[in-house]
Amino acid sequence: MDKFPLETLRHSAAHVMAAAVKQLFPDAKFDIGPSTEDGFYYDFDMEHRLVPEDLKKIEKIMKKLRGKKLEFEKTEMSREAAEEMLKADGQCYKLQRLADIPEGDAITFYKCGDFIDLCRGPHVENTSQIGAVKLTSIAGSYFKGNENNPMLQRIYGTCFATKEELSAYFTMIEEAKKRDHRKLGKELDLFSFSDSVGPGLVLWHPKGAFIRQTFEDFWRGEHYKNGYDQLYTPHIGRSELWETSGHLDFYAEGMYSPMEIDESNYYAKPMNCPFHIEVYKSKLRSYRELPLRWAELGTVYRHEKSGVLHGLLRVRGFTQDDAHIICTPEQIEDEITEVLRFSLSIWKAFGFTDIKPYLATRPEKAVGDPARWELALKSLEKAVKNAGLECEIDEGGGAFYGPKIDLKIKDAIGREWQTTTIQFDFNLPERFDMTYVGEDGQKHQPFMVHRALFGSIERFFGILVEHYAGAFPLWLAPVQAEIIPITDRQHEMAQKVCSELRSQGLRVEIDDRSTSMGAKIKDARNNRIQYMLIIGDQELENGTLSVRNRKDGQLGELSIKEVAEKMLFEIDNKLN
RNA sequence: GCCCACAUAGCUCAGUCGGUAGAGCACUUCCUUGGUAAGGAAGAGGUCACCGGUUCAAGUCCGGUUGCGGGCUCCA
Repeated sequence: MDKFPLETLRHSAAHVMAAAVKQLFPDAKFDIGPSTEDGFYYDFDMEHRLVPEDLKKIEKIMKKLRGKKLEFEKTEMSREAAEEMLKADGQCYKLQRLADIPEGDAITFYKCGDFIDLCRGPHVENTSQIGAVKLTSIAGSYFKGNENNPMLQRIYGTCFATKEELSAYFTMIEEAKKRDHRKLGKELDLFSFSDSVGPGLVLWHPKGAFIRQTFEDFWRGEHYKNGYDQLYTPHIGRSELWETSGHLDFYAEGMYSPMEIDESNYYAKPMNCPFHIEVYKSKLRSYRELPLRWAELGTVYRHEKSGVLHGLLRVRGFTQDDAHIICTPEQIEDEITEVLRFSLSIWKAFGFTDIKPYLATRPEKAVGDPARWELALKSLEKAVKNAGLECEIDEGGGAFYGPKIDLKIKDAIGREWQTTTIQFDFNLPERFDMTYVGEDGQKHQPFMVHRALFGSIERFFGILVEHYAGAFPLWLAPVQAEIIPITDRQHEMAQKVCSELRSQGLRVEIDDRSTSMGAKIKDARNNRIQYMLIIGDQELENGTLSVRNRKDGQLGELSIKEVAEKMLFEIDNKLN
């Protein structure tokens, strides 16, 4: 079954799909059909606008082609011959792809039935070997990913060696759908959006706000423990500030339009940095003060393009868990090591332990002294090493203003999310003329590092909902236990238990509706409430609680004291 | 911003050929007082996203707008 790598199966499947499309729509002009992380696609341009029913038709033809066991035949030809053939067929996109093939490289075609395609290969031997295939969706995509180019039609599909693997893939997709934070956000009444407020602007409902506040408190506490001070800065600032920072030159289309007040233009902030820099510049700084570590849960507004908004994962108003570290060259290595260690410890508290760093180095166009880039890069590499991690290096992938490390974390079902970022900045200290007085009495430019652990609170919250599938651990849960009296006779005791547990800081509610116990249990489960404390006549008599846990099921009769201890232990240790 | 699809009750959705609106859940009231995943009955709830067009008649057909979704692009 492993005769061919998955990429080969998928790429070959893309060819077979293209062949089927060609049969159905002879005027189709083809671009390319690569394999992807979970399948393949092929891009076409043609008169007909694809509709979902077309996928079924195409699949049907693919099945026939597969049954014919058509061989993939490779032919090499000269550039001229290739050009001539593609021209004759009107394949304008293929011609451009051909032109991109470097001089001297072999030009190969693969033929499969009536369909011949410019392609490097490799392929399976014949169409019967492409594995289990399913076409999944139709999308638009720009030729060569450039929005100035024509938009092509894309068909996505997926392909696995066996039917079992294919169906396991769809099971995974179903699981991801069940966890979708947009769906759970509605079901659990955590947050919403409103047309009247505007797209990408989040309304936090009481339960969502509670969870947010709880992890923000945790975040604040950990920052104080780890040597950070916290700032508050305004949401708007004068245009002069954004001219100095360069945002109005480089980032204007990402900013909300200015509002004019007293003949000045004010912009909503897309970033917090300039404000932190102004705090730095509020007085003359000495090397003795450094390092400075200033953190802020700073809410920023960015005019993200309408098509990119996505639940909480991509919004227009969001809160960065931002911090800036300002230090001397001698301090930089320790500082970076410490930031990375701190970040990993925070992720651990939420049950994320599979973490991978990506290091991005100096791009061709860059500002700042190369020697300082060198030192910065060294400190990033050292930090990764000190943390005992392996990192992938994106050569030249840094921003023009400095190198960076991004972390990708793996969630409960193995999906990766890009979160923490640690970025050097050689641009803003220069633009704002940030200095400190060194031991030598001379002015020096400090190192400045931006870092965000969660990235955006909104995005992190969305990831968290999906990671936990809405079942938040006890320390984050807005309601930690539901008291369920079976009849009215237990209401008085329920009240007593409730106030006793609340006095110990536990978040407890009573379900005193006059409905069946079964219905109350069902609702508590649907609301992902971890503890159900059931009181009937028997418990009333014994002064106990019948305890049921979301994870472990029935735990039997416990005293109020035992329940409180058990819950408090779980909360204190942040058990996930 | 671009391509494609979608928008009906708080939620999930049905609505045939164009003939004036439906279900389940949730909600309110009443009955029911129960033992670990839905007790029963009744009631209320809609400018069918918005604007315009075609038609005797539009939830349904056509055009536009907004929003949402799958992608592309973007994320100095």
